[in-house]
Amino acid sequence: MNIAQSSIVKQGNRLMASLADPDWERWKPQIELVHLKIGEILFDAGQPINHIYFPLTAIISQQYDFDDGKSAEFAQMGNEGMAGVFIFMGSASTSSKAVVVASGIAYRLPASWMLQEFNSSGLFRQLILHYMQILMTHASQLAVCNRRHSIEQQLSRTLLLQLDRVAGNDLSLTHEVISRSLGVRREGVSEAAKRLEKMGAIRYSRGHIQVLNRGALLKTTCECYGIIKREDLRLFPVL
Amino acid sequence: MNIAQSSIVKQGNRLMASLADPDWERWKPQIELVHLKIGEILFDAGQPINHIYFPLTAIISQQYDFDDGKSAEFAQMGNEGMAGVFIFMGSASTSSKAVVVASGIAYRLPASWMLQEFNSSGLFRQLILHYMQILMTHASQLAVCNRRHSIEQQLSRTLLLQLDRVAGNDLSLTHEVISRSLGVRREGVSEAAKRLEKMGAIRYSRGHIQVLNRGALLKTTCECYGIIKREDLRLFPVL
DNA sequence: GCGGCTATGTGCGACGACCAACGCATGAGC
DNA sequence: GCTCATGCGTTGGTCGTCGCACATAGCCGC
Repeated sequence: MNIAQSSIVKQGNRLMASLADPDWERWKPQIELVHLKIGEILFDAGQPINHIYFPLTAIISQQYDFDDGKSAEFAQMGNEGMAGVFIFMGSASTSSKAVVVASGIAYRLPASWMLQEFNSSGLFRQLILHYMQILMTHASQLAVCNRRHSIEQQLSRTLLLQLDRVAGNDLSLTHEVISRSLGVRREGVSEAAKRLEKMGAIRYSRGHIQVLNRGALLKTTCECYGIIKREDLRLFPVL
Repeated sequence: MNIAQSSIVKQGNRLMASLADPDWERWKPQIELVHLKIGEILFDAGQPINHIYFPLTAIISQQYDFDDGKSAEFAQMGNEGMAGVFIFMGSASTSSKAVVVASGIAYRLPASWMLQEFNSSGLFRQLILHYMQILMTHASQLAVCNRRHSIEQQLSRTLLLQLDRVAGNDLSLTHEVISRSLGVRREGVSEAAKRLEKMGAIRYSRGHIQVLNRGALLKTTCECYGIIKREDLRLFPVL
């Protein structure tokens, strides 16, 4: 066991924290601590998924790239979940990519080994199925949100969801990164951000966003944030 | 065994057709044949899911209702799949509703019984997991499609997906029903439909749409149709 | 402390979808 | 054969977002 592994604890990620102790002991030797840098692509569209990632401080976005170079996100994974859950559905790849939108650390495990665990441990399987439901809610809510809500509402939603994953009120995001997640123009994000700043909800500069008034964001955003959070808490009430 | 049950065959639904014979024999006594009428709500948001539906000729849409009375769809289920898959993810309900968008027949089974099957039969579980991946692809692709593509493109996509589920070229849909699925105004659908009619792709009148030129629809629609179909064929190659 | 890069600000025309309010036509039921 | 609900057509004005082009501002490295 090397230095990195000796410091591995399961509390940093909610899914891992929900594991039973015997399961966890079996996992530990398989775990690798990795640093993920913003912009890094963990698995690309059509490529095999070789590792499963459990973020601690990193945040990962599942996005689809359009033919014209634009992109849009349909799910985001932080310390409450994992990236690569698709392998359990029996497919080695997907038509979307997983890209890092917030630098930080994550644990990673071999996909093939995880698949064995999924098939042999009923408890872990139940955990994953719950998480699939959350992802499903996330994706479907984004589908309807994309249809009907303004950039300003969606920006607020994004900020709130990211805020829930970190300690403190500071986020490291550029308007550009957000625009690729939301699937809109960078200018659109800048304009919405300026309005949020004017109402005193946030302050930002060159890739850093500080949330000053979370309540104002809640008032601005659409019902979608609440729905995603409610489903999340319903399925993992213990966080 | 009553008359309805004696006529039950597994070929009418792709998921059922993929079952092993021993599984199927166990299923048969549980199956009930039901007629579903357009507009009928199979399970509403927040309500328990008591039955699982396997459509033969009916088509079911999974939709979310907004606070303002509007709605939007994130998945659709026909003879290639099932409605109610969420119970396997460990939740008795969802934040969305399942509504019939094409009248027809379906088989239905008790949710509790299905859950037992899921936990005891590895083969069936694998089937369901594959299907979850398809639904996931559907939902996520709709998320990004809603963001970037025109009503005309999305109408074409909807028509193509429905066409793949029925024999012949006739669909029974009003502009109103489509608009609730797409999450747009009825007038928007009418205008797009008129354009498709002018280019000779379809002909329609009072709740009936006849597809005259499938190729024209393929040219009009966005990449999303192809992506959904490709994923579908990849995971269920034998249809 | 000077380029050069990256992040954000700004303006403007174009377009698609919105909302509201009608008018018209078809066909099912009596 | 008439009625009336239903499905669709049309218009005009408004709003949000897009696309593009370019202007500034903070930060890094040399």
